[in-house]
Amino acid sequence: MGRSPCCDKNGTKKGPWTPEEDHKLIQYIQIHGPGNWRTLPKYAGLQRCGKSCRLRWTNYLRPDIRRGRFSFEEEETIIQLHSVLGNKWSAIAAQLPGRTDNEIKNYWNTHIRKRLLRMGIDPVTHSPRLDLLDISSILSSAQLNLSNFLPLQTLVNPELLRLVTTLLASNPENPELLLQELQENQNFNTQLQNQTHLPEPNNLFQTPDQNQTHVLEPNLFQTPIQNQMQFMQGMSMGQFSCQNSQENLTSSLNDLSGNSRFQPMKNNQNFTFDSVMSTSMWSPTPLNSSSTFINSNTNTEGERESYCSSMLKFEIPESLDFVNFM
DNA sequence: AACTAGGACAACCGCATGGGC
DNA sequence: GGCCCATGCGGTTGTCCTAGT
Repeated sequence: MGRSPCCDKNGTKKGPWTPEEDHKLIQYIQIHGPGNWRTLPKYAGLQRCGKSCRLRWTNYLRPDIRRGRFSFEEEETIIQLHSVLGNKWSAIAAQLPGRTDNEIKNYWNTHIRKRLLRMGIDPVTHSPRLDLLDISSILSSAQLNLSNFLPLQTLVNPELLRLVTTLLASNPENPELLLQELQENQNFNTQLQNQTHLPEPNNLFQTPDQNQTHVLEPNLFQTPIQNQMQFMQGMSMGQFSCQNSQENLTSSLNDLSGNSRFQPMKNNQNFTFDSVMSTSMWSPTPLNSSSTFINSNTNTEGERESYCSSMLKFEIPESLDFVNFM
């Protein structure tokens, strides 16, 4: 025996809801509660199936729904969560009070996804699409100054950085040869696509003081998509130049080894995934104190696109259990 | 002014899941 | 354990609106 349809197809109305229907549904639920969705339409005097009523209520009429444009913080949260959870819209929505899974899904498909594609980032894998990246134009137009790579030390794929530095060390005067070798590296793209989403836990918490929680520089804990957004923008802006490459590389590495990357943080509690998300531990703050934080309500698509590529900082308590987190 | 293309979002469809019997 | 049902979920479609021609 086949499964019965969720509602009687005959006589049920489909399509956009009218204000009168909305009013009936709201009034009924305010008095009786949703109860059984299947029987609700009959008692509420609606020519709709229960499923349609439930969707209308949960996605549109519910009083706690937050309508209007997504804030920058919400958008950042969506991107971060999507990099971890994928298309688990309900799970993502659970971390965004007042937003529905349907709304988030629509926003992702119509705004975020397209923007990522424009920036050369695969919205599914959150990895850069090197097939769309014109490396030759970047290298030929840019001057390569490796000191500018310093902030990218852990921000880009380590394999990429290793490859570039190795090639530059052997060919510092000949970017064209570098380009050629880059293009000949058949494994590079595959390695990048296989990039894991978080650094190895052992590397995450190698701090000078294991008794403290820490504010980490963003490159350590940016999600891949943020790393790659930043990298792609740097590349597209010709940010990397090629002068005194070896000296700058040497001094950069010296700087790197001598710098403490951590600052103490005040609170020191146990965290779960939920608590981290619900307390906005992942919400971005500008790395540079002189940075201008974009107003959540007034920023434009362009500003968002630009800001998504800027430095971000995440406060990660060392007590966060990344095994459970994942 | 009329038409068209594309964007944005609401709504639908079908499958999955979990609980009760 | 199997069936039925209600609900949840994610992908897809439909509709409306607006900008461009």
